[in-house]
Amino acid sequence: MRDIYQELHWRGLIYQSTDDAALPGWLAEKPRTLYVGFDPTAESLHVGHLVALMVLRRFQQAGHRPIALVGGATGMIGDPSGRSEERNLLSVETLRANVVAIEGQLRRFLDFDCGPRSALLVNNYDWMGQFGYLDFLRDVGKHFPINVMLAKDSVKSRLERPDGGMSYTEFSYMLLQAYDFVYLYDHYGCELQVGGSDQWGNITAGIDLARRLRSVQLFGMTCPLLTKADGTKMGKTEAGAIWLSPTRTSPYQFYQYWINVADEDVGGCLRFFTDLDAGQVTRLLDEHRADPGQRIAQRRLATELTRLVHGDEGLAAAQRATEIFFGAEIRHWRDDQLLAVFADVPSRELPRGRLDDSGLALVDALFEAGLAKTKSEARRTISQGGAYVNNRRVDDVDARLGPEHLASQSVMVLRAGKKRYALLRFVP
RNA sequence: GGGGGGUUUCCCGAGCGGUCAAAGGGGUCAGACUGUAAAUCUGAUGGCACUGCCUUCGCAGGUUCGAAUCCUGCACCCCCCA
Repeated sequence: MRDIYQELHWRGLIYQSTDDAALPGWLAEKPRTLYVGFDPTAESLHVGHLVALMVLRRFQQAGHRPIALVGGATGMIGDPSGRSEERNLLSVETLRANVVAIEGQLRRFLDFDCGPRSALLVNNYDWMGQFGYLDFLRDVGKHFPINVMLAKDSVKSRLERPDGGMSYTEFSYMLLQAYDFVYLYDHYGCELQVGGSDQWGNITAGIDLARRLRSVQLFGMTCPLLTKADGTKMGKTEAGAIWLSPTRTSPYQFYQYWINVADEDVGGCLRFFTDLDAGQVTRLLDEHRADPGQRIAQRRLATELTRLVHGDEGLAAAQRATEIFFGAEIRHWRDDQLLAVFADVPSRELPRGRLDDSGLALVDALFEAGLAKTKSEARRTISQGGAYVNNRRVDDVDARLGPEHLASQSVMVLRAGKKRYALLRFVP
């Protein structure tokens, strides 16, 4: 059994714990069972969830038993933690679909078949679903002093807002999560809960409840929020969150996100998100500093993470796409290869006939493909040297395109500027 | 209720009878440089059938050969006095 505490510590993954002094020894003593909860607020987890997920994974690798909890019940309520406004409730059907999707994603990170430390996947709806309201108030609610609840950051910060306020429903959230912890202790001997730093209040609520109901001392630990050097959140782009689901964030986009991580942030990311050990990370960063242009560290980060999240095929597709997006002329491809690589790129179908006779004006092609909002803009792009057909620059404003410009049987790859791509598919 | 100021192209903001598709800045787009970074530099930036034509300067009319610019009415905004 590896020293998980030491491991998490050097990786910078411990933000707060309920007992810094006792925890290392307690973990070293014997395999423990711990859990992390994920509420099904969307059909996919995103990079923000990745930190806790990786922690869970590391615990398992170190010989402990992880439980991934999907919040089928808590997701119905909505966690107020870290939120400035009341959540909208999700429909039951949406939740059910989200639970299934998220369970599938969790399976990639944990080993569910490795003997006593095999991971468990649980859904708190299974025990909360039939818990009667009166019973819950008597058995659980009775142990929550309102004054303590009101003092929690998640509640206090909301109530202090001028436009603030919070429904009774959200206020009750912490009771549910607290009870989860007790339930998992009862049924699986789970004694440690891990979560993001915004989960501290909910975690300690569970520890308090366990002390009152079972007279046991459970443990809690939170992970830091990984922020970028520029102060913004890691895992967000202007376009939104980076998701783990390939349908929401393609493997290529996912890979690119990590390739583009700033130099200042790449070390932290390697520690947080990869299994590389301290020596490997140090060596990689040294290498990177020697020749930053190579982006050695970012490449490694992107490779490791994309493989973990999207598998070998996903990684291969992302790398293939990367070569092409930043590579030379595209010709002699097959439709299916091209469409796979450019899966993220907007495409438009046009009748094959447009290529006949005098062909299709490049101006019109850029316009039809959506790379220019007007034909004037298309003309401008071309005359300024920003238009490319199959990655080959065309600067003749009057250029016309014929069948010889197809990159594959029916596809033409257009580009405006450095990286705005669009496909035109010529169909009968 | 009385007096004054304003409404300009994606945004801010100049223009106050022709040389105005309208200065300047921001943003955006392209190019160069570069590490698929940051910064910087250059160019472009109403539309189209693009050496020309059409549409824009709160809205509707009017004066004039000609209006974003002058006049009338309307709408909205701001300030001062009551």
